[in-house]
Amino acid sequence: MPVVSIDQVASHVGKEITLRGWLYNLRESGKLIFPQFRDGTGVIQGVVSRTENPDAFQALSGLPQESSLEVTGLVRADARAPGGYEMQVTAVTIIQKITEPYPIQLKEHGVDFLLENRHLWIRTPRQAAILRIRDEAIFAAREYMHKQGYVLTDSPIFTPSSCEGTTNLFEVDYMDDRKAYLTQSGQLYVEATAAALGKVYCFGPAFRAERSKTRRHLTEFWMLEPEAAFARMDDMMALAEGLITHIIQSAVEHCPKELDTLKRDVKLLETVRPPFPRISYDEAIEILHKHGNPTPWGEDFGGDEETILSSEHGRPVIVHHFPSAIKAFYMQPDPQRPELALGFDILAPEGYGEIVGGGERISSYELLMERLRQNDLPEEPFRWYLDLRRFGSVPHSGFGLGLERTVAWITGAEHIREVIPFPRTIYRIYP
RNA sequence: UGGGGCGUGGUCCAAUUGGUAGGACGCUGCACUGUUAAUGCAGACGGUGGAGGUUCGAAUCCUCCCGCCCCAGCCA
Repeated sequence: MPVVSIDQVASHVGKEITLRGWLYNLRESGKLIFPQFRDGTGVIQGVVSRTENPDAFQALSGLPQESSLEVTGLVRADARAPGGYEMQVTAVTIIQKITEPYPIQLKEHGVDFLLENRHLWIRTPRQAAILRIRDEAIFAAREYMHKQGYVLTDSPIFTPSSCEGTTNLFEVDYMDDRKAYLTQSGQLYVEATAAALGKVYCFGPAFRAERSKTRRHLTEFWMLEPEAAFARMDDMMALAEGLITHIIQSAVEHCPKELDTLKRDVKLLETVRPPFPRISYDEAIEILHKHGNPTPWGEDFGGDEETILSSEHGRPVIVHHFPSAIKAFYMQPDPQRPELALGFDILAPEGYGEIVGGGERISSYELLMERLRQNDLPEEPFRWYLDLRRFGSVPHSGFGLGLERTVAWITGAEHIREVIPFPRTIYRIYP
């Protein structure tokens, strides 16, 4: 008997197949029972009649949710079945019968309980759909970068110092009484590989000990960070635009079932096409003032400001030319207006916040030294980074794309913790 | 790091503001040949986050502690 996954049953109508998986739910109705099976690719309803198949009926009758099993039966199209297909079960092999109540019910649960049982929560259709979309997003992102000629050069996770200041770093014991820090960004290292290979990117986890407790923050999140020699800010805005569009459209194209499971309004994603609106920081301040938001020039934007700026467009919005004072030390100043940095942020629609931050990096040795001193950063750990400005320095630019915020936006997730298999937040490191 | 909020059976919630802590789900059993988080009936188990205090009496009021949630800041 061929073993078929549930997402393939449509092409096996009228045939007898075997499914391997778990009992998702069981509805009993007298001499008929309707077990629902799941195998990770989907859920299908079975039908078993006591009179026609007493052995299978007895095996499934009263079987607790999430017991593991192998079932064989005839696939039929039936409008009465959820999903349109069902299996008329002929044979059942129980692999493990659960002997205690399964913790996750098909009812409502609180956030704390679900996170405490994250290892089981991910078995539910909604969570499984989110994780599949996450996979699609990662695949699409790497595919796009590869096709654009970018080489994956991953940055180290242990680092000797910080990228953007010494606070918010996780310190760990290294060898022989030395200290190391978990990376908060791979950017500095891709600047080095960009000088070696031209167009590069890294993709991996970043760690921030920020005591943030919002729905947009994790202490461990994944970031994709391109860096290109000779690229300017405009090049990076175009790359980010193309990358985001490709990720979104790949998800729309390849994950319709998952988006449907999540009841996501796909129209809000289909409209995501280039070009994205580009707003300078100066213009953004004007827009905010028109909307009665009093943010003075020189201040950074918060959630409210981001929502105002992104609300008018069905696409992400690019804000560029921020004041240098509110951006990282390595940002190249605008030659026309040195008080501005050649940096940009991309704000996702629907309040999902900043998903990209990037810009052009300082290429001058002298200016970089000056900025290190201004920010009270030690010179020694940055010696290698300064070398990049001593040996064939060129203009170069890059950005960081936050994977979880992007996936949260695609899936319409209420909280970013739903879009990573095992979220790490300020108060939770279990399971 | 500030501001606000919440902790009641395994889970999700109630308790008329200080007066006998209940219900639903889940679990067990029975009934039911088209269920859609099935339904109906019956049954069993089981709880006020912790420590003090006020009071004749505390889930309820006070103090401290613990856990969690939301918002802001910071950022992706």
